[in-house]
Amino acid sequence: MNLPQVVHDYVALKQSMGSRFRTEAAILKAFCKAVGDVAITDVEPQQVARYLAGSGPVTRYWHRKYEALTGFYRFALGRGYVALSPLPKTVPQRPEPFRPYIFPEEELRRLFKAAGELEAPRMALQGATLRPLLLLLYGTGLRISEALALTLADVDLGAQVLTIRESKFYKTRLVPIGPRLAAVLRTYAHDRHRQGHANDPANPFFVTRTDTAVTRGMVESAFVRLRNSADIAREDGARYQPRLHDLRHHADNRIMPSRAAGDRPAALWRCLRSA
DNA sequence: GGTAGGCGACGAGACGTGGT
DNA sequence: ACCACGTCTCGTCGCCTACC
Repeated sequence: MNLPQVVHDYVALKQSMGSRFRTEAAILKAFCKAVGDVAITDVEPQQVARYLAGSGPVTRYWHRKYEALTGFYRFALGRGYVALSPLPKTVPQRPEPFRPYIFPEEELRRLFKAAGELEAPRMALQGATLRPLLLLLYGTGLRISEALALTLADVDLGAQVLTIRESKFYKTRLVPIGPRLAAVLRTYAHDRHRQGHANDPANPFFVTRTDTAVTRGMVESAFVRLRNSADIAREDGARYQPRLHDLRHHADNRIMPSRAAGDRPAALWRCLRSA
């Protein structure tokens, strides 16, 4: 039995049991690519160690790969495809948790200002959409995928509640928003209606100028442009420049990251007043 | 309470495509 | 040629849960 075939069977089994298993499937595919189309019995411990080591320092990804391979070899051992696991016996300690970037108030002010001014005829995503979207991310701590998945029906501006459906861990939750963020979203909803965008409750809340759903790619590339035009950069040697996802974390919610709901009052509205 | 296993979502970059 | 955007891949983060 060759390695890719066993991987295929394992992934199919896990997915048939209800796991999405997307990342694991990708890791196992990369493992196959690194080792080659060989018999599973021919995979050497050194090849596994090389794949796990990758390039660069040990990050959480080392463990991610190790966990994916552990499950895979448990399957292979159980089915009798191999007699021994080639995985290393010693596992490095988990590295320090990643530290998100906390945007200083002044940078937030520049960021939201730049967002409102973003206008390029060839860009599907308009500044008038991007600004309320970023304010929503910052104000509620939503994930970008959650914000983009919001439909008109999910945004209840009267009750000031958002319905986040089937997000991480297949859960649906309600997110209250404060009156000021609600006002921002109400203005956007009003403009959206005035511009003649489709108003079916199942339509996305955030739309492009051509009435299509805003994608993650559009927001991320726009965010990079904003970051550059607002002159925001990390110079502390961190692996990443400030990320879209960092808007979820800020000084007001260091104690309970990603759990604060509503208006994230102080910094946000100070920024809004001055932007 | 701390740690590790498990897994969904996100970040970033490469690359291809289509419009201007 | 250039730009916006979609897709793919590798790498990473964060949360839940089980176990010690």
